[in-house]
Formats: sequence, structure tokens, C-alpha cells
Amino acid sequence: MDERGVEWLSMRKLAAELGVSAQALYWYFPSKDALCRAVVSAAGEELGTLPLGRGTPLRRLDRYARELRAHWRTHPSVIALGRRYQPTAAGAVAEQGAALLQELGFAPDVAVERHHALVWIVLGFVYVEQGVSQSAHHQPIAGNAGRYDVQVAGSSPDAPRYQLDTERLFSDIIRTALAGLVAELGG
Amino acid sequence: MDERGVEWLSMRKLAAELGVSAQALYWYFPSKDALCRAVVSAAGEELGTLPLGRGTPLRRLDRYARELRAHWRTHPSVIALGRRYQPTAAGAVAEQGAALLQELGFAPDVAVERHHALVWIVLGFVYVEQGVSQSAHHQPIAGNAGRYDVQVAGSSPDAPRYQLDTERLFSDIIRTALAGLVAELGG
DNA sequence: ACCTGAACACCGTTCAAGT
DNA sequence: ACCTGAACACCGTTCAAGT
Repeated sequence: MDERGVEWLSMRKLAAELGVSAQALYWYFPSKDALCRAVVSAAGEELGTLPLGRGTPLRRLDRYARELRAHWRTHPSVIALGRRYQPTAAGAVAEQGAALLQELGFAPDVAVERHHALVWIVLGFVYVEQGVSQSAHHQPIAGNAGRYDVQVAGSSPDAPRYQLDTERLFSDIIRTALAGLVAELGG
Repeated sequence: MDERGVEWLSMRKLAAELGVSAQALYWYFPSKDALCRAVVSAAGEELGTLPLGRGTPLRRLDRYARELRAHWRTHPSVIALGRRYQPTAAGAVAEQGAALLQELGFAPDVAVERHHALVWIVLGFVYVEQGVSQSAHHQPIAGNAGRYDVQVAGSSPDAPRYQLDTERLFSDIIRTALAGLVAELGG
């Protein structure tokens, strides 16, 4: 699905790929829904601890957010399915992230909560980002990955367009979030 | 679709509801895809200026984020379709939001960028939130809207669970984001 | 235990034909 | 201009039957 898109998958096509009949799959999974859930779950288990390098806790948190985003971007189908089968940053990663926030200065219980918020921001970003990559109003700019020419919905074709740079937007969002966390500690 | 869910909609069912044949719809829309795009676009046009009350720019920004979220939550199907047909906070709302950030102290061009970031955060949150509401790992807690009992993926059924409070998480995220914006101005 | 044939109740879409 | 009948190539899923 990561290679061919979520809508490619049908029980018949998958079965053909495996050289069996479509019904054979129902011996392993009770439904297509369960199969998709298993896919999302399997991708989630790939997510071990993230390589964050050395540096201040703030730098590593920035890196953490970027690595999370990178992970989810390598599994676009997980994000596409995520509407129905919530992907998670669970287990080892979650502990790694919460530990970083403790290093920054948060008490253990607050660190868990702030980490949760950070993960939702990153996951939400990836969701929106993937929507953009498939939206009819967003024209990718040739040779500029992550940049789009945006036509505002409902406007005439020659209305003012603007450019969207998802890399920059992600940086803005993470910087703002981290600054907010630091501000909370400073007060 | 907001009432019955995105997966309810089929050209045949919709046509039956309208008392025509399925093929009749193809006189008005070239495809189901185009019809869905029109739905998302129509919902977007409902979004006039938001009622923000009086108060400091910061208070109105907080209200702005909450109103945006509320709008999208009244159109769950738009969010469900959003993966493919990007919803937007365009036109009047976008101007309202950017103006608020100018009031807070940002230069006009930066205000537009920071507003964009804020909108993505809110939209991303609603995406994730909707995924949660349909996830098998999240059990809604009776009588507590927005609260879920979460079972961590891949763990045994009696593994430690934790509670998720989406209202609180949204507040955390918006508070952190606004604190980050204020910090940027203070520096 | 593992798989298939046949079938059911659906899909989106096309196309020729009707008024 | 607006709509239908008939049809095509698909779906997910069930169920009885095979080895």
C-alpha cells in the first residue's frame, strides 16, 4: 500500500499477488478492516528509538519531531488509513520523547502530557501535509519538494495564488511549539 | 455524509434519496470524486468570520482556534474527506486570523505565515481527533465527551491503560502554540 | 488446517436511447 | 436539457465443499 496507494488494495488483487483466491485471505484475517488494522500496527512496531544525536535537549526535541515526521512519511498508507486506525508513537519512542521533556525541565507527569501534545502536533501536520499532496488546489512546484502553488478554493482561476512551503511551515510550527514549552518553564 | 458517514454515500444511494437513477447524477457531476470535492468546498464557504468576542488579542486568538475546531467538528465528513480534498480556512476567516496576529505584534507578512501555522495545527488536531474517535484502541468513557480509555497498540489486553482527554490536549496545544508566538515577539 | 467455486449484494461508470 | 435501461468491470463477504 505504501508503494501503490491505499486504494490499490483489494482482497482480490492482494490474493492474486499471493497466488491464492480472495477467500483464502479470510482464513488469516476476519475482514479487510482487520487486515488494514494489522498493517498500521505493524508499521507502528517498526518505530524503535529515534536517532537524535547530541546537543541541547531543545535541539534533540527538534530532531525528535523531525524524525517522527520522517517515519510517518515513509508510511503514507498508514497515514491514509490513520483516519480509521489511529497510528501511535507508543512504547520506546514515547518514553524517549517524554524523557527529553523531563531533561528540558518538566516534572515526569507533565512531561508525558507535553510529549503527547507534541506528538499530536506532528501527526496532525503529517495528516494535513498528505492531504495537500493530493489536493486539486495544490500544484507541486517542479524541482522543489514540499513546495506548492496554491489556488484559493472558490476563487476564480486568475485570483492571486500563493506559495506553500511545507518544510518551512513544519519548522515554524515546531519552533513555535518548543518556544511555547520553554516559555512555560520560564514562568 | 455529516449525518450518516462518508462511507454511506454511494451514487446509487444518493440517487435513490433524490428519486432519480444513479446515472442522472453524472449529468451534474463528472464523477463521485468531483461531487465530494464540491461537498468539501461548500462546507468551506459556510465558514464566515468567527465570533471572537472582546478581550486581549491573545484571548481572541484562543477563541479563534476553538471556533475553527468547532467548525470542522460540525462537518466530520469534510474532515474524513480532507485527506483527498484539502479543507481550508480561506477568505474572510484567513484575513480575520492574520489581522489578529498583527494586533498581537507581528508584521503583516509574518502574521500571514504564523496564521498559516496555527491553522495547520488546529486542522491537524481535528484530523487526529477524528481518527481517535473511530480507533479500536480508544474506548469513549461514558458520560465524558472527549475522554477516552486508551489501550496501547501491540500490548496485551491487561497492559496499563491511560486516559485521553481531547479537550485538555487541545487546550495544552493551543496554549503552548500561543506562548511560543508571544515568546517570538518578546525576543 | 488451509483453500477454492460459486454466489450475493453491492460498487463507479459508460453509453446508447428516450423525452 | 435532463434522465433511464442495460451493461461492464469491479468490490467485500459468506458458505458449502474440497484436500
